[in-house]
Amino acid sequence: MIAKEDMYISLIENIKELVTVSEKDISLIMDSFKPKALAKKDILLFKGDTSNHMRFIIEGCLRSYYINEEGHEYIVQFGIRNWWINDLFSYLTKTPAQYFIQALQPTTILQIHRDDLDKLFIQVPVMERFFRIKMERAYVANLNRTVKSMSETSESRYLNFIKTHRDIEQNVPQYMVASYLGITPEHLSTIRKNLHQ
Amino acid sequence: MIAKEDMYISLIENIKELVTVSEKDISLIMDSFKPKALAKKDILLFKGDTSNHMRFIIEGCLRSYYINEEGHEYIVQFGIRNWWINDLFSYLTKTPAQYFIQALQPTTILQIHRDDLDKLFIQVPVMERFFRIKMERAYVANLNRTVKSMSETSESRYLNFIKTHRDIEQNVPQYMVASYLGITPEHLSTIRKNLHQ
DNA sequence: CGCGACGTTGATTTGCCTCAACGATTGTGG
DNA sequence: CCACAATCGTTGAGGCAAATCAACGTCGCG
Repeated sequence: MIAKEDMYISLIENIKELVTVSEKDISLIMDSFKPKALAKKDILLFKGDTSNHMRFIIEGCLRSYYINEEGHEYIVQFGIRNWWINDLFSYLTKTPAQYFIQALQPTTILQIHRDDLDKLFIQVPVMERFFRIKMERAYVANLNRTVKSMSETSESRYLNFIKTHRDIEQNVPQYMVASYLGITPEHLSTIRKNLHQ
Repeated sequence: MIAKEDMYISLIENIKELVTVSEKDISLIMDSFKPKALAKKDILLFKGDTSNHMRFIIEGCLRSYYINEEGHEYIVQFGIRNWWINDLFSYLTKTPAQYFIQALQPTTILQIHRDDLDKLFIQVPVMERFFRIKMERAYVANLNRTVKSMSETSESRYLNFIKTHRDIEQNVPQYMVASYLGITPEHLSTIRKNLHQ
């Protein structure tokens, strides 16, 4: 459980990492973002619904995932403390979401409605820059994921994942790590066996 | 060959698709972007060099690609008329590029140096919004590529590629399409054979 | 003309999936 | 608080999609 007054600190810190905001800006930002608590397994966004909020994770763990026609699940993204998570295509185009977003642990988020964010962009123009930089980084990170998934073995992708995302690995079952890496749980299991000599 | 006075039209049109700019803004933009011509096979950016420009394609065709330790090539992105292309990570962090960018056809681009773009963001603040929206769309498109590469067969990815990118397919050799799709040229060849009954 | 770049074909190999079975752990209702 | 069920990870057998390797035909260009 996080005290309400503490909750906004990590959001403001996250913004201050990239842009400079005044005290006035901060209070406008705080007024725009609303907290939401989720229990483990709660679905934050259903496929088919429209995503109307940008979401910042205060505490807990979430996943976004895709289910294809055959019913197979593919994990698109994990999110933990201080990450942003969304079905961005749905949010931007106001179309039905392609992905589910689900809490994997008890989770607290701060979210802002699209209408309020549009207002905020006018009141605090530097937020436009903040999201541009966030988008740039997200794009670069994902492009890197694409290239690595083409050029590296599944074993080295797994090793890289546990090296750079130990905090996520500790919060999600192994079969979800496999899904994120694009392999089956059985295959990840044999990879791990081989690694332990 | 494109007349100098015509060259900027497509850039301005590209910007106007997303944001509103005044005549004054337009002339500031035009002053900031410099043309560059490339012959087929010219390398625009070498791995190891730092990317210092944002680049907009007027005419022609380019690819960015990655070479791993074993010497295998992986195509990260194609670019044709009216697309932006860059090694964004290198540009943003001023670090050595991970990718090559090469012309696959005689190509003309307009490019703006980082310093000039930073100035332009101050003179024409709406350009900040322009690039935020571009980044959002690039991120969404690439995330979609990631998910599709996990959840679809190589045949359906190929069919989708030729359906949505026929303009690219006509400008690049088949083995580069295979590389972009994450399969071998031989395998793409057998996919095509099977499709032709 | 001759060479290099490109696409195709087939034989063989391999990385990973599918399917099935089985412990170990966790969680839950009686 | 225990018993049973569900969840999760592991193991192994068998199969398939795609890679590797090698050879060959064709085309365009210097």
